[in-house]
Amino acid sequence: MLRMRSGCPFLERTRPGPLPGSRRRRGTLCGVPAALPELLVPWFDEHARDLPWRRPGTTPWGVLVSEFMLQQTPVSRVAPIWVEWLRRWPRPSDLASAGQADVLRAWGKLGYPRRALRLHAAATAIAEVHADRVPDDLDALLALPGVGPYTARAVLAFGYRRRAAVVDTNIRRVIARAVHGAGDAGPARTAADLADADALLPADDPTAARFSAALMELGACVCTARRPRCATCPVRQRCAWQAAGRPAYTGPVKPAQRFTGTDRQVRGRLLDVLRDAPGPVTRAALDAAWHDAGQRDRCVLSLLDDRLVEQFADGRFALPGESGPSGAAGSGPSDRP
DNA sequence: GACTCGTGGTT
DNA sequence: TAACCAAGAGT
Repeated sequence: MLRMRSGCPFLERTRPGPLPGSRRRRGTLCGVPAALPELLVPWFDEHARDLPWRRPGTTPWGVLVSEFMLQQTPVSRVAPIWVEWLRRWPRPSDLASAGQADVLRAWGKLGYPRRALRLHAAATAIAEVHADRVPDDLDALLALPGVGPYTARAVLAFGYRRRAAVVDTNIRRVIARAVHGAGDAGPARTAADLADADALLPADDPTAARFSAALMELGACVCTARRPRCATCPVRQRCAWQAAGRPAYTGPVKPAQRFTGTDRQVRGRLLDVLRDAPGPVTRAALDAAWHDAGQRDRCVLSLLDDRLVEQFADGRFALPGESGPSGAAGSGPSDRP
Protein backbone atom coordinates (compact mmCIF):
# COMPACT_ATOMS: atom_id res chain seq x y z
CA MET A 1 0.00 0.00 0.00
CA LEU A 2 1.30 3.40 -0.89
CA ARG A 3 0.69 5.90 1.83
CA MET A 4 0.77 9.63 1.36
CA ARG A 5 3.20 11.14 3.76
CA SER A 6 2.01 14.28 5.41
CA GLY A 7 3.51 17.43 4.02
CA CYS A 8 4.45 15.85 0.72
CA PRO A 9 3.08 18.20 -1.92
CA PHE A 10 4.53 16.30 -4.86
CA LEU A 11 2.42 13.30 -4.14
CA GLU A 12 -0.75 15.09 -5.18
CA ARG A 13 -2.38 13.38 -8.06
CA THR A 14 -2.70 15.48 -11.14
CA ARG A 15 -4.61 12.94 -13.16
CA PRO A 16 -7.72 11.06 -12.11
CA GLY A 17 -6.86 7.45 -12.85
CA PRO A 18 -3.82 5.26 -12.59
CA LEU A 19 -1.25 5.96 -15.22
CA PRO A 20 -0.40 3.51 -17.92
CA GLY A 21 2.57 1.49 -16.84
CA SER A 22 2.65 2.92 -13.35
CA ARG A 23 3.00 0.41 -10.60
CA ARG A 24 1.80 1.05 -7.13
CA ARG A 25 4.54 -0.47 -5.10
CA ARG A 26 6.31 1.02 -2.19
CA GLY A 27 8.76 3.68 -3.20
CA THR A 28 6.79 4.60 -6.28
CA LEU A 29 4.97 7.87 -6.36
CA CYS A 30 1.37 7.74 -7.43
CA GLY A 31 0.38 10.02 -10.24
CA VAL A 32 2.42 12.64 -12.00
CA PRO A 33 3.65 15.39 -9.70
CA ALA A 34 3.38 18.12 -12.26
CA ALA A 35 4.43 20.93 -9.96
CA LEU A 36 8.09 20.00 -9.92
CA PRO A 37 8.77 20.20 -13.67
CA GLU A 38 6.74 23.37 -13.96
CA LEU A 39 8.82 25.03 -11.29
CA LEU A 40 12.17 23.60 -12.19
CA VAL A 41 12.37 23.77 -15.96
CA PRO A 42 11.81 27.55 -16.14
CA TRP A 43 14.33 27.99 -13.34
CA PHE A 44 16.81 25.88 -15.27
CA ASP A 45 16.19 27.94 -18.41
CA GLU A 46 17.44 30.94 -16.52
CA HIS A 47 20.08 29.54 -14.18
CA ALA A 48 21.72 26.62 -15.95
CA ARG A 49 25.49 26.78 -15.85
CA ASP A 50 27.19 27.23 -19.20
CA LEU A 51 29.03 23.92 -19.16
CA PRO A 52 30.96 22.99 -22.29
CA TRP A 53 29.08 19.73 -22.85
CA ARG A 54 25.79 21.62 -22.70
CA ARG A 55 26.66 23.86 -25.61
CA PRO A 56 24.77 23.44 -28.88
CA GLY A 57 26.37 20.94 -31.18
CA THR A 58 27.55 18.58 -28.48
CA THR A 59 27.16 15.05 -29.80
CA PRO A 60 26.03 11.97 -27.88
CA TRP A 61 29.69 10.99 -27.94
CA GLY A 62 30.55 14.26 -26.22
CA VAL A 63 27.88 13.54 -23.63
CA LEU A 64 29.23 10.03 -23.05
CA VAL A 65 32.74 11.37 -22.54
CA SER A 66 31.46 13.97 -20.08
CA GLU A 67 29.55 11.38 -18.08
CA PHE A 68 32.60 9.13 -17.79
CA MET A 69 34.68 12.03 -16.57
CA LEU A 70 32.01 13.24 -14.18
CA GLN A 71 31.79 9.92 -12.35
CA GLN A 72 32.85 10.99 -8.87
CA THR A 73 34.77 13.99 -10.19
CA PRO A 74 33.72 17.65 -9.86
CA VAL A 75 32.61 19.69 -12.85
CA SER A 76 35.34 22.28 -12.44
CA ARG A 77 38.09 19.73 -12.93
CA VAL A 78 36.38 17.92 -15.78
CA ALA A 79 35.60 20.92 -17.97
CA PRO A 80 39.07 21.73 -19.37
CA ILE A 81 39.93 18.07 -19.89
CA TRP A 82 36.66 17.44 -21.72
CA VAL A 83 37.30 20.32 -24.09
CA GLU A 84 40.71 18.95 -24.94
CA TRP A 85 39.43 15.40 -25.43
CA LEU A 86 36.64 16.42 -27.78
CA ARG A 87 39.01 18.56 -29.80
CA ARG A 88 41.48 15.72 -30.04
CA TRP A 89 39.07 12.80 -30.37
CA PRO A 90 35.80 14.14 -31.84
CA ARG A 91 34.45 10.68 -32.70
CA PRO A 92 34.58 7.33 -30.89
CA SER A 93 36.80 5.90 -33.62
CA ASP A 94 39.29 8.73 -33.06
CA LEU A 95 39.72 7.73 -29.44
CA ALA A 96 39.74 4.05 -30.35
CA SER A 97 42.72 4.71 -32.61
CA ALA A 98 44.73 6.33 -29.83
CA GLY A 99 47.18 4.44 -27.68
CA GLN A 100 46.37 3.72 -24.07
CA ALA A 101 49.39 5.62 -22.81
CA ASP A 102 48.26 8.76 -24.64
CA VAL A 103 44.76 8.29 -23.27
CA LEU A 104 46.02 7.96 -19.71
CA ARG A 105 48.19 11.04 -20.04
CA ALA A 106 45.31 13.03 -21.50
CA TRP A 107 43.19 11.87 -18.56
CA GLY A 108 45.77 13.56 -16.37
CA LYS A 109 44.86 13.80 -12.72
CA LEU A 110 41.11 13.45 -13.02
CA GLY A 111 41.39 10.40 -10.78
CA TYR A 112 40.13 6.84 -11.09
CA PRO A 113 42.22 6.25 -14.24
CA ARG A 114 40.52 2.93 -14.84
CA ARG A 115 37.71 5.07 -16.19
CA ALA A 116 40.01 6.24 -18.96
CA LEU A 117 40.73 2.68 -20.05
CA ARG A 118 37.06 1.78 -19.88
CA LEU A 119 36.16 4.82 -21.98
CA HIS A 120 38.80 3.81 -24.50
CA ALA A 121 37.36 0.31 -24.58
CA ALA A 122 33.84 1.68 -24.91
CA ALA A 123 34.97 3.83 -27.83
CA THR A 124 36.47 0.78 -29.49
CA ALA A 125 33.24 -1.15 -29.09
CA ILE A 126 31.19 1.75 -30.43
CA ALA A 127 33.47 2.09 -33.44
CA GLU A 128 33.56 -1.60 -34.22
CA VAL A 129 30.12 -2.84 -33.20
CA HIS A 130 27.94 0.24 -33.58
CA ALA A 131 29.37 1.85 -36.70
CA ASP A 132 30.91 4.71 -34.73
CA ARG A 133 27.56 5.85 -33.38
CA VAL A 134 26.85 5.94 -29.64
CA PRO A 135 23.92 3.55 -29.06
CA ASP A 136 20.56 5.08 -28.18
CA ASP A 137 19.35 1.83 -26.67
CA LEU A 138 19.56 1.24 -22.93
CA ASP A 139 20.74 -2.34 -23.08
CA ALA A 140 23.34 -1.61 -25.73
CA LEU A 141 24.66 1.23 -23.60
CA LEU A 142 24.75 -0.91 -20.46
CA ALA A 143 26.80 -3.47 -22.35
CA LEU A 144 29.60 -0.96 -22.86
CA PRO A 145 32.51 -1.11 -20.41
CA GLY A 146 32.30 1.53 -17.70
CA VAL A 147 28.67 2.33 -18.47
CA GLY A 148 26.33 1.64 -15.57
CA PRO A 149 22.73 2.50 -14.78
CA TYR A 150 23.42 6.20 -14.35
CA THR A 151 25.64 6.79 -17.35
CA ALA A 152 23.46 4.78 -19.73
CA ARG A 153 20.38 6.81 -18.88
CA ALA A 154 22.31 10.07 -18.84
CA VAL A 155 23.37 9.43 -22.45
CA LEU A 156 19.77 8.76 -23.41
CA ALA A 157 18.51 11.88 -21.65
CA PHE A 158 21.26 14.39 -22.35
CA GLY A 159 22.63 12.97 -25.58
CA TYR A 160 19.38 11.95 -27.26
CA ARG A 161 16.80 14.05 -25.40
CA ARG A 162 14.89 10.98 -24.39
CA ARG A 163 12.74 10.32 -21.36
CA ALA A 164 15.08 8.36 -19.08
CA ALA A 165 15.17 8.42 -15.30
CA VAL A 166 18.68 9.34 -14.24
CA VAL A 167 19.56 8.63 -10.63
CA ASP A 168 22.72 10.23 -9.37
CA THR A 169 23.75 11.51 -5.99
CA ASN A 170 22.23 14.94 -6.68
CA ILE A 171 18.85 13.65 -7.76
CA ARG A 172 18.70 11.18 -4.89
CA ARG A 173 19.28 14.03 -2.47
CA VAL A 174 16.71 16.32 -4.09
CA ILE A 175 14.06 13.60 -4.07
CA ALA A 176 14.88 12.65 -0.49
CA ARG A 177 14.30 16.22 0.61
CA ALA A 178 11.68 17.73 -1.68
CA VAL A 179 9.56 14.60 -2.03
CA HIS A 180 10.18 12.53 1.08
CA GLY A 181 10.99 15.31 3.53
CA ALA A 182 14.19 13.67 4.73
CA GLY A 183 17.41 15.52 5.49
CA ASP A 184 19.39 13.42 3.04
CA ALA A 185 19.17 10.38 0.82
CA GLY A 186 20.77 7.64 2.87
CA PRO A 187 21.93 4.34 1.37
CA ALA A 188 20.96 3.67 -2.24
CA ARG A 189 17.84 1.61 -2.86
CA THR A 190 18.42 1.17 -6.53
CA ALA A 191 15.02 -0.03 -7.71
CA ALA A 192 13.04 2.30 -5.48
CA ASP A 193 15.27 5.26 -6.33
CA LEU A 194 14.76 4.62 -10.01
CA ALA A 195 11.01 4.33 -9.54
CA ASP A 196 10.94 7.59 -7.60
CA ALA A 197 12.86 9.43 -10.31
CA ASP A 198 10.76 7.90 -13.05
CA ALA A 199 7.54 8.92 -11.33
CA LEU A 200 8.62 12.55 -11.40
CA LEU A 201 9.39 12.61 -15.12
CA PRO A 202 6.99 14.36 -17.49
CA ALA A 203 5.60 12.22 -20.27
CA ASP A 204 7.23 13.70 -23.32
CA ASP A 205 10.85 13.10 -24.21
CA PRO A 206 12.34 16.60 -24.55
CA THR A 207 10.67 17.97 -21.45
CA ALA A 208 11.63 14.93 -19.40
CA ALA A 209 15.25 15.23 -20.52
CA ARG A 210 15.30 18.92 -19.71
CA PHE A 211 13.73 18.24 -16.34
CA SER A 212 16.31 15.61 -15.47
CA ALA A 213 19.08 18.10 -16.17
CA ALA A 214 17.24 20.68 -14.06
CA LEU A 215 16.93 18.24 -11.13
CA MET A 216 20.64 17.55 -11.22
CA GLU A 217 21.44 21.23 -11.47
CA LEU A 218 19.27 21.95 -8.46
CA GLY A 219 21.09 19.30 -6.45
CA ALA A 220 24.48 20.54 -7.57
CA CYS A 221 23.95 24.25 -7.08
CA VAL A 222 21.07 24.81 -4.64
CA CYS A 223 20.03 21.66 -2.81
CA THR A 224 23.61 20.85 -1.88
CA ALA A 225 24.79 18.31 0.65
CA ARG A 226 26.41 20.68 3.14
CA ARG A 227 24.66 24.04 3.15
CA PRO A 228 21.58 23.99 0.94
CA ARG A 229 20.65 27.42 -0.38
CA CYS A 230 16.99 27.11 0.47
CA ALA A 231 16.47 30.86 0.35
CA THR A 232 16.96 30.85 -3.42
CA CYS A 233 15.36 27.49 -4.15
CA PRO A 234 12.67 27.54 -6.84
CA VAL A 235 10.96 24.58 -5.19
CA ARG A 236 10.98 25.91 -1.67
CA GLN A 237 7.23 26.48 -1.44
CA ARG A 238 6.55 22.87 -2.37
CA CYS A 239 9.42 21.18 -0.57
CA ALA A 240 8.50 18.45 1.90
CA TRP A 241 11.72 18.99 3.82
CA GLN A 242 10.92 22.68 4.28
CA ALA A 243 7.36 21.84 5.26
CA ALA A 244 8.68 19.45 7.88
CA GLY A 245 10.97 22.10 9.36
CA ARG A 246 14.12 20.78 7.71
CA PRO A 247 14.71 17.87 10.09
CA ALA A 248 18.26 16.56 10.35
CA TYR A 249 19.25 13.40 8.53
CA THR A 250 18.70 10.42 10.78
CA GLY A 251 19.77 7.48 8.62
CA PRO A 252 22.97 5.46 8.86
CA VAL A 253 26.24 7.39 8.61
CA LYS A 254 28.72 6.03 6.12
CA PRO A 255 32.27 5.74 7.43
CA ALA A 256 34.51 8.56 6.30
CA GLN A 257 36.67 7.52 3.39
CA ARG A 258 40.34 8.09 4.05
CA PHE A 259 42.94 8.71 1.40
CA THR A 260 46.28 9.49 2.99
CA GLY A 261 48.31 6.33 3.23
CA THR A 262 45.86 4.18 1.31
CA ASP A 263 46.59 2.05 -1.72
CA ARG A 264 44.72 4.63 -3.74
CA GLN A 265 47.26 7.27 -2.82
CA VAL A 266 50.14 4.94 -3.58
CA ARG A 267 48.69 3.89 -6.91
CA GLY A 268 48.20 7.54 -7.74
CA ARG A 269 51.82 8.32 -6.93
CA LEU A 270 53.07 5.42 -9.02
CA LEU A 271 50.94 6.30 -11.99
CA ASP A 272 51.98 9.91 -11.67
CA VAL A 273 55.61 8.86 -12.15
CA LEU A 274 54.73 6.93 -15.28
CA ARG A 275 52.57 9.72 -16.73
CA ASP A 276 55.38 12.21 -16.31
CA ALA A 277 58.05 9.95 -17.77
CA PRO A 278 58.55 10.04 -21.56
CA GLY A 279 58.95 6.26 -21.68
CA PRO A 280 59.66 3.17 -19.58
CA VAL A 281 61.12 3.74 -16.11
CA THR A 282 63.22 1.57 -13.86
CA ARG A 283 61.99 -0.01 -10.65
CA ALA A 284 64.18 2.46 -8.80
CA ALA A 285 62.13 5.31 -10.22
CA LEU A 286 58.99 3.74 -8.81
CA ASP A 287 60.71 3.04 -5.50
CA ALA A 288 61.07 6.77 -5.00
CA ALA A 289 57.33 7.23 -5.21
CA TRP A 290 56.53 5.53 -1.88
CA HIS A 291 58.53 4.57 1.18
CA ASP A 292 56.77 1.37 2.23
CA ALA A 293 58.17 -1.34 -0.05
CA GLY A 294 55.52 -3.89 0.78
CA GLN A 295 52.63 -1.59 0.04
CA ARG A 296 54.42 -0.25 -3.01
CA ASP A 297 54.92 -3.69 -4.49
CA ARG A 298 51.35 -4.65 -3.80
CA CYS A 299 50.17 -1.54 -5.61
CA VAL A 300 52.44 -2.13 -8.59
CA LEU A 301 50.95 -5.60 -8.84
CA SER A 302 47.42 -4.28 -8.68
CA LEU A 303 48.21 -1.71 -11.36
CA LEU A 304 49.61 -4.45 -13.57
CA ASP A 305 46.50 -6.48 -12.86
CA ASP A 306 44.31 -3.53 -13.85
CA ARG A 307 46.27 -3.09 -17.09
CA LEU A 308 47.17 0.43 -16.07
CA VAL A 309 50.86 -0.48 -16.07
CA GLU A 310 52.99 -2.82 -18.15
CA GLN A 311 56.33 -4.40 -17.34
CA PHE A 312 58.97 -5.22 -19.92
CA ALA A 313 61.22 -8.25 -19.96
CA ASP A 314 64.10 -6.05 -18.86
CA GLY A 315 62.18 -5.23 -15.69
CA ARG A 316 61.20 -1.68 -16.54
CA PHE A 317 57.68 -0.29 -16.20
CA ALA A 318 55.56 1.86 -18.49
CA LEU A 319 52.04 2.94 -19.25
CA PRO A 320 50.25 0.32 -21.38
CA GLY A 321 51.06 0.33 -25.07
CA GLU A 322 54.17 2.37 -24.62
CA SER A 323 57.12 1.29 -26.76
CA GLY A 324 59.74 -0.62 -24.84
CA PRO A 325 63.50 -1.01 -25.28
CA SER A 326 64.32 -0.47 -28.95
CA GLY A 327 66.04 -3.09 -31.05
CA ALA A 328 66.01 -5.80 -28.43
CA ALA A 329 64.17 -8.97 -29.35
CA GLY A 330 61.71 -10.30 -26.82
CA SER A 331 61.63 -7.04 -24.96
CA GLY A 332 57.91 -6.48 -25.13
CA PRO A 333 55.63 -6.33 -22.14
CA SER A 334 55.92 -9.44 -20.02
CA ASP A 335 53.00 -11.33 -18.58
CA ARG A 336 55.18 -12.42 -15.69
CA PRO A 337 54.93 -10.46 -12.47
C1' DG B 1 25.69 -5.34 -0.21
C1' DA B 2 30.11 -3.92 1.29
C1' DC B 3 34.53 -2.54 -0.68
C1' DT B 4 37.59 -0.52 -3.74
C1' DC B 5 39.13 2.79 -6.91
C1' DG B 6 42.14 9.24 -7.31
C1' DT B 7 42.29 13.80 -6.56
C1' DG B 8 41.79 18.31 -4.84
C1' DG B 9 38.68 22.03 -3.38
C1' DT B 10 35.66 23.52 0.50
C1' DT B 11 34.30 24.05 5.27
C1' DT C 1 42.53 21.31 9.73
C1' DA C 2 40.72 17.10 9.40
C1' DA C 3 36.68 15.76 7.41
C1' DC C 4 33.55 16.04 3.90
C1' DC C 5 32.34 15.92 -0.75
C1' DA C 6 32.23 15.37 -5.94
C1' DA C 7 27.01 13.76 -12.83
C1' DG C 8 29.38 5.84 -10.28
C1' DA C 9 31.01 1.34 -11.81
C1' DG C 10 32.87 -3.18 -11.03
C1' DT C 11 33.73 -6.95 -8.11
